Amino acid sequence: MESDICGNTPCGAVTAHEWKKGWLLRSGGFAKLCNKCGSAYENSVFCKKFHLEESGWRECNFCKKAIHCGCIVSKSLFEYLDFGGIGCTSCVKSPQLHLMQNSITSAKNVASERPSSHIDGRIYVDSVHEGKLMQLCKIVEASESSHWSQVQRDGILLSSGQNSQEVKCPIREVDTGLSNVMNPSVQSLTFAKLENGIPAWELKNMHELPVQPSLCMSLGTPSGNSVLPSAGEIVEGRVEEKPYPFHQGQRSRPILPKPPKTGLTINQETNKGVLSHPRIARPPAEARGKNQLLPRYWPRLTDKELEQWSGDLKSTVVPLFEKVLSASDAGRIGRLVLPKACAEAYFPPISQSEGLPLRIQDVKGHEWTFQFRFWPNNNSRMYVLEGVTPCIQSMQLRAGDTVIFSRIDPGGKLVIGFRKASNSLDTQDASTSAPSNGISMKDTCSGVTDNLHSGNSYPVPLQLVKVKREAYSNGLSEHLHLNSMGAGLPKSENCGSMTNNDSLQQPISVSEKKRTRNIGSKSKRLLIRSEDSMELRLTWEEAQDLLRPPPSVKPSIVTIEDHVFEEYDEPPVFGKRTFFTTHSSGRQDQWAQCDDCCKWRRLPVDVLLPPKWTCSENEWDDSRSLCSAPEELIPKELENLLRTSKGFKKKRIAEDRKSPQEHETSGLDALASLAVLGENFLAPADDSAGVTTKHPRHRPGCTCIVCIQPPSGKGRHKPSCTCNVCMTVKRRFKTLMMRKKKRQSEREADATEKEQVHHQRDESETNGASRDNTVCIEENGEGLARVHPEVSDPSTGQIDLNCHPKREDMLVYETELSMTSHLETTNHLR
DNA sequence: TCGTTGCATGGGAGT
DNA sequence: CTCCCATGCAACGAG
Repeated sequence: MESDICGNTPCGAVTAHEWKKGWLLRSGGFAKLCNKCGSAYENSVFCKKFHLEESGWRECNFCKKAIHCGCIVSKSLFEYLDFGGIGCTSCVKSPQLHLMQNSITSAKNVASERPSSHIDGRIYVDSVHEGKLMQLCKIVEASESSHWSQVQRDGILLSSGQNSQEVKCPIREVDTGLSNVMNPSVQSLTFAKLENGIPAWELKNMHELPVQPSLCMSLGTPSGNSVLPSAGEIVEGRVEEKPYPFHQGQRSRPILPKPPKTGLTINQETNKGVLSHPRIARPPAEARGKNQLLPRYWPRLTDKELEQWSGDLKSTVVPLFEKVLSASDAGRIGRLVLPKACAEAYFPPISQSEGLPLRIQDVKGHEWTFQFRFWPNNNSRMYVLEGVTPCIQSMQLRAGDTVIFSRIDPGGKLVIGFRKASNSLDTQDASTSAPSNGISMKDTCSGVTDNLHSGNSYPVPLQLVKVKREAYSNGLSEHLHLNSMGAGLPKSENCGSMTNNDSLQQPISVSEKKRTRNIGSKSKRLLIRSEDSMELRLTWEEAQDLLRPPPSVKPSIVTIEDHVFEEYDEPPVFGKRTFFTTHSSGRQDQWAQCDDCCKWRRLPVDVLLPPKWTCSENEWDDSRSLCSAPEELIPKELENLLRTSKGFKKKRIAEDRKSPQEHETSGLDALASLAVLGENFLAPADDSAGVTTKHPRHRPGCTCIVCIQPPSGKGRHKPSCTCNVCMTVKRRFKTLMMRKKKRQSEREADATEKEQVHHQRDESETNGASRDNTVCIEENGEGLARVHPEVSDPSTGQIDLNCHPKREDMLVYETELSMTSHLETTNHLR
C-alpha cells in the first residue's frame, strides 16, 4: 500500500517513508495518515506544515525528500533557494537544467514521434512515454516553484481520465495584455524570460515545442489510483472530467488558485514601461502546501525589488504574501486584518484569542512588535495584527498601499515591506480602497457640476458629487463623494474646502482619517465626512419644516372637530430650506438662498418657499427681486447664520444622543425608538439592554434611513401615543372614517330605498341575507380583531401604527369594516 | 470626551 | 451556499 501511494509517483508529498498509509476517500480525495500525529488529512501538506516543518523538516523543492533543517549536520545537505524553500544539495548541484532540457526535448519528441490525437486543444499520446512525461512533469514541477511565475504554472496541468492522463505543459496564453503584440505561442515564454530570466536556451527549446499554446499528452496506461498528481495539477487546482485521487477534500480548495483574473499588474507594469521588471504575483513556494492563498495575496515583487530587499537585509528574502491596505487597516485603530489563509500559513499558530507578540522587521531593519491575534468570527477566525499604526506611519502608508510580508532565510525572520499604490496599480482592492492619486481639485470642482442637485443651489446639506477616480487602472471606477457644500457657501469656498480632499494624495493625517468614514461597502462605498453625516441626521421636525404641498394640486378641505385639514391626493414635496434669525429687538426673519445667484434674501417668517426659488420670485422685497441686487448679509453675518443653524442642529443631535427618551415624541425619532424598542416599549427602563440585540446600531433616537422607516411589526406605538406620526395617522384615520361614514350612509340610504321596493316580494330573503350579513360581519370583525388587536374605536386612540405604509389604507378600510361591523352587530343585537 | 477593544454585520467572492 | 473580511459600533477604560 505504501509503495502504491508514494513509491512511484511524484505525489508532491514527502517521500513514502514519511507516511504510514494512504487510501482513497469516497469523495475521490486522497487521505493520508500523518506519521507524527496519526491523523488522516485529505491534504497531506497540512501535516507537513504542522508536523514536518514544525519539527525542523523541510521539503526539497526538487526531489520532495524531507530534509531536517534543524541540526548542524544537515546544513550541508540542503541549500536555501533564492525563490523560497530549500533544495537538497544533490538536487541543487545536479544538472537540473540540462535534465530539464532533455526532458523537454523528450517531450517534444514524444509529441512528435508518436501518433497523437488532438482533442480539446491537447495532444494525446500513448502511455509508452509516461515515464518520460512523468519525469518532465516532475522537473517542471520542481522548477516551476523556483523559476516560473504562477502565470506559467497555470499552464501546467496534469489530470487523469479513466484510462488516460493528460499533461499540459506550461505553454499557454498568459495575459491578455500581451497577447495582442506577441505571438501566442511564445508570449508566455517571452514573458517568462522577462519575468524570471529563464535562460534563452530554455525559451528556445520551449519555443520549438510543436504544440501551442498547450501541450497535452495522454498517458495511455491506466494510472488508476496509484498515479498521484504532481505539483502541476496541484498548482492548477483544476481537474478535468474526473477528479484526481489526490483530490482536495470536500471543502478544501485548490491548493493554489487560479491566477488573477486579468494580468493587470503585468499590464500596468508594462504600461509603465517597466518591462524589465514585470510585477507578477508569485505564489509563495510554501503556499502550495498550505491553505490556499487567493491570488490577490500573492506577493508581487519584481526581481529587482527582491534583490534590493535581499541586499538591504543581507539575506534571502522569501516573499510570503501581500495585502493592499484597506481604510481600516491604515486607519487609526492600528489593526491590520490578515488574510486568514496567510495568517495560518505563515504566522505561528495561535490557539488563544490573545495571540502572541510577533516581531517583524521592516526593510530598513527596524524591528516592530505586533500583536498577532484573532477574533472568533462566524465559527471561524479573523486574524489581525495589532499595533501596526507606528509601522504604517513610519512607512507613510495609507489605504491602497500594499504591505508585503516576507521571510528572511535563513532564520525565518518575518519582514514587512511595502509598496506604494502610486507605484503599482494593484488589482486587488484598487476599487475598494482609497484611490492612490486621490481627487484633484479639478476633479472635485468639476464634480460639482455633476452635482445631482445641480441647478439647485439652495443650502442643501449634502450634495452628491460624482468624482472620477482616474487613479484606477480600469479608469471606470467612480466614487460617489458625499461632500459638504458648506450649506450654501459660495462656490469658491466649496472648491477651496474640497481642496482638502486632495489630501488623499498625501498621506492621510490622523485628523483627516478621523474625519472620514466610509459607509456602504466596497466600490459602492460612499466616502462621507463626519460633518456631512451630521447633516444627514435630518430630524422629523426639520423634515416637516421642509415639506410643502404638492404643486398644482388642490387640496380637499376636511373639518374634523373644528379643525380644518387640507388633504392632498399626492404626497408632499420638499420645499426650499430656509434659516430663521431673531434680532435682539425680537424681530424674526427668514432667509432663503436664490437658486440662481446664491444670494441670501430676507423673507417674512411665515413664507413657505417652493423647492426652487429665485430672486425674481421675491415678492416681499422689490429692491432685491433681481439677482443683480446686492446681498443684504455681509459674509460674516452669513457665516453666523449658517453656523447658528449648524450649531443648533448639532446641539439637537447631541440631545438626541443624550436622552433619546426625551425625544420620543419627535415624530420619526419616536418612531425609530419605538421600532427599536419593540415590545419593550412599556418598560423603557430596560431599553438600554437587549433592545438592540438584533440591530445594535439602531439605537433609540436613531434617525438613520432604516430607523425612520415606518415600523413593520416590530415596534408598536402605545394607543395613547401622541407623537407626530401617531397624530398624523389618527388624523388621517378620522378623515377616512368621515368619508367612509358618508359613503356608508349613502349606501344605506340606497339600500333602504331598494329594500322598500323589494320588501314585500323578498321579505324572507332579505331577512335571511341580513342574518347572513350579520354573521359575516361578526366573523369579519372578530378576525380582524385577532389579526390587529390594536385596531379598535378611533376615539380611544387605539390605532395600529405598525402596519405597512402601503397597507395603511387597506388596514384603515378593514378597521372601518371592523368597527362598522361591530356597530351594526351591536345594533342588530339590540 | 476620547481612545481602545471585542464582537457583529453584511457585501462580496469563491465554491 | 459558505466563508472571508472590511468595517460598524457598543462597551469599557483612561484622562
